[in-house]
Amino acid sequence: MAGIPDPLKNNPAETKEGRLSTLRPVGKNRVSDEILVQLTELILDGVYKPGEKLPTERELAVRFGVNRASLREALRRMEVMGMVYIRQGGGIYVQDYAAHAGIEFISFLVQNGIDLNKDLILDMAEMRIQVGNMMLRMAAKNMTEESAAALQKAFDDIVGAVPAQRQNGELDFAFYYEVAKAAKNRIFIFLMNTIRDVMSKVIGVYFEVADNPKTSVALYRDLLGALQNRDGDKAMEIFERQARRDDAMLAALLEGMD
Amino acid sequence: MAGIPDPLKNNPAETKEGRLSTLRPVGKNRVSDEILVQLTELILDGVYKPGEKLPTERELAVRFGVNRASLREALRRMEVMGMVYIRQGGGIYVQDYAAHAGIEFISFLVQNGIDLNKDLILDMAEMRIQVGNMMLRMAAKNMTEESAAALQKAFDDIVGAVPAQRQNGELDFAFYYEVAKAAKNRIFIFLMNTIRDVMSKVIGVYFEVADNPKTSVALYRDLLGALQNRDGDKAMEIFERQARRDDAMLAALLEGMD
DNA sequence: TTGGTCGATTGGTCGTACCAATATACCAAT
DNA sequence: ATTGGTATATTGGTACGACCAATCGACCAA
Repeated sequence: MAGIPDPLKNNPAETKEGRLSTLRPVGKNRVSDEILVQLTELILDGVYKPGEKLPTERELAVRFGVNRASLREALRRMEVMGMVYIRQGGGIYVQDYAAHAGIEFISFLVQNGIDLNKDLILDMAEMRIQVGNMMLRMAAKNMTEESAAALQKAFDDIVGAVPAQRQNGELDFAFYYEVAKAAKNRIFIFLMNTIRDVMSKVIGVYFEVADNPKTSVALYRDLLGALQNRDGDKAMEIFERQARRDDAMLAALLEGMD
Repeated sequence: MAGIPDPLKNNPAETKEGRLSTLRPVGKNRVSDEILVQLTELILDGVYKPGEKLPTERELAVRFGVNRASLREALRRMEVMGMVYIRQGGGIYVQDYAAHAGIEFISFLVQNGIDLNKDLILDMAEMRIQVGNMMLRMAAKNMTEESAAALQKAFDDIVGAVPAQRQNGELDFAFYYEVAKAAKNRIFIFLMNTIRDVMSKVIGVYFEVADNPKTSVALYRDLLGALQNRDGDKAMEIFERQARRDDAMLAALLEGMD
């Protein structure tokens, strides 16, 4: 027997999540999540335009059939992402997300399958390459002996790890973390976090292949060598070659989307 | 203009701005804001370490002397920023923000005067230059006739604007927005939003000078010219020279901080 | 040891009442 | 007619208190 129509209750089978995702953590049972997604879609679809006033909290709660507290939790998150601004006594106003949203907004969209399209993903992939190159260039330039030693250690950890330890990508992250530290700019690590979230959420296989142990150990070895020689151009070349190979595969996987 | 007696009339698009003071912004009306800041500081200070379990919502609410709903609103925001993760029935766990927080986390820190230090700000300033260069390079490379026309129009709008129209930086933003579009990568605009937020929140004067009409009109003119010639190197050179000049002033202003 | 049960714990949701900032309509003074 | 203040309605902010639902943990049975 098929699912019983259950009004007001979120239907698990109905949740719109990544269609091309291999597997994803089951979840998303919170009411505020659903509200967040729905309101976002309404804004992206132009139902509510920038500068426009949204209905009151009480009205929105009634319309969505949820409690006001749950609605407010969704609004808080929208506020953080720069989609609305709220003034006590005033009301809820739609912000121009293009002018106020941060890059984490993309992460949110992708994670919830909102406005998911090929171009956006490929844009992020390209951004990954550009940011990676930037980081490598600065790392080569600002590398110190301490950084070189830390990088070497991160690499050794990768080499000496058994497959199970490589699974979660923790060691890979540790390597990039050291590169970011070598670049002497603490912003990189946060930037990479968001980019990584987006890419891994879009397709699990992407990083399954990109972080293939055989491939990546050689990659890290070459990167480490270039960085130890302070050869930023070489490091960028190595990284970009591998990254573009990954992206070609990604583009193939995305073929026929939209 | 002498010290403004705090009009406190908040601009719809902008919330409470930090004025020139680099201290904590006033006007933090919401309880959840205060909770958010306090909890964040506790985590950054190592009172609660990554992986550690926080007290229950009910207990936290009692300890902070607030209602549970308010506490939850703060937790939602921390969740968005990647500082905690929450499981129904399980509890609230501290995440390793270095591994999970996005760049907007920096924005949050700066806006609330948390862990505010010179290096972090200068890191962001450097990031602004690097991202700007990246964007200009790609814009020059991927420029189309349509993009060139749109850029020209954005520039004309700046030239033809009266000072009042330049005040809010809307036209400046429009120019950069066109550059981002010319780069044919929609991620740029979101990245620039966060960077801009951080820089402008840190010191209002920074952009007051950086976006000085006299300076910036010439700057935009030169940038436009370089881009129209598809000369990315030239565009980067122009941008970086001006940006480093701004940053020198910024560094001077930050002198003696920490 | 394994697997299940059941009660306690803890986050998730709800309803309601009231507070505080803002918006609006209105009136009085100039 | 304009200005400026005031009363009232609107609307977001906060608080209790109750109950639901997922998880944890101790215990028991096969």
